[in-house]
Amino acid sequence: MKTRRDVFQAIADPTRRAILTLIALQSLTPNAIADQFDSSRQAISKHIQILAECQLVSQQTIGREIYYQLNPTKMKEVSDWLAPFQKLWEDRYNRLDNVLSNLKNKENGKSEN
Amino acid sequence: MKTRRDVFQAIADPTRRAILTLIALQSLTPNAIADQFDSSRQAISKHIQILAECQLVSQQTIGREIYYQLNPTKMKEVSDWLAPFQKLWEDRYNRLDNVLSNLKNKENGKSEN
DNA sequence: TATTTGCGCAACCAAATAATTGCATATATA
DNA sequence: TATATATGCAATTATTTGGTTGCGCAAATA
Repeated sequence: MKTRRDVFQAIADPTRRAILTLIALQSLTPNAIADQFDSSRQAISKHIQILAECQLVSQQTIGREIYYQLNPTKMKEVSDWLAPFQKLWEDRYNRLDNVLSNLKNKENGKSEN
Repeated sequence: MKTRRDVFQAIADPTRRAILTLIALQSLTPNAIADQFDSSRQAISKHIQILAECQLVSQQTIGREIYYQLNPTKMKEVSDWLAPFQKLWEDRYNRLDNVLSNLKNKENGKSEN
């Protein structure tokens, strides 16, 4: 198994994103989490495992219950990857348009489709 | 095909993230993009298609070449999802710890594993 | 102690994904 | 016009994924 288990792959699934949102408010057990979804306990448990593997959640055992909590630090990794792009969507006059204009100028008079 | 094609799923793949980084600097053709990777042109082309499907990139045809450019606005969607979590990783005294402490207090004297 | 509950683990299955190969089409170029 | 180039599209395949079912174990409860 290669099992590329990184943060980006983990948050690709909508159920897992919902789980993260859910436990951001408070730590919950697998059963408590599963109650919030239509999926089975085992299905949710697998999602939690994936989140745990890439350290998006941590766990704390109390008796026979396991409370899963969000690890916000790991969430930050996604934000860090996005940061360089941020100025692009903030700046309406970004340079991407200019690059394309230049390319079109080079083609000037050749084809106009 | 169900084909859940959203931004989160699109950026889950490391090659696609690399493509986004690449074209953030300047618009490029599929061949120019493929040159930067070990993957075949078709493989890259498929990744570009996926990025285009969820509007992370837009295209502009010039002659027989197609220039793909980043659509930063769509990137922002990921950032928007992350925003609510931001204060959690910025605040070292976040309330998640408190929630867990409360749960442990309820269990006080019962089990201590 | 006997039973119920909470949970993880392993096997299995259908669907989705990533990549390859081959082909078609439109635009350049000789 | 004939050929080369840039690209998309379709079919195929191996791998990954998300989910189910069944089991076992430890902790709580009757």
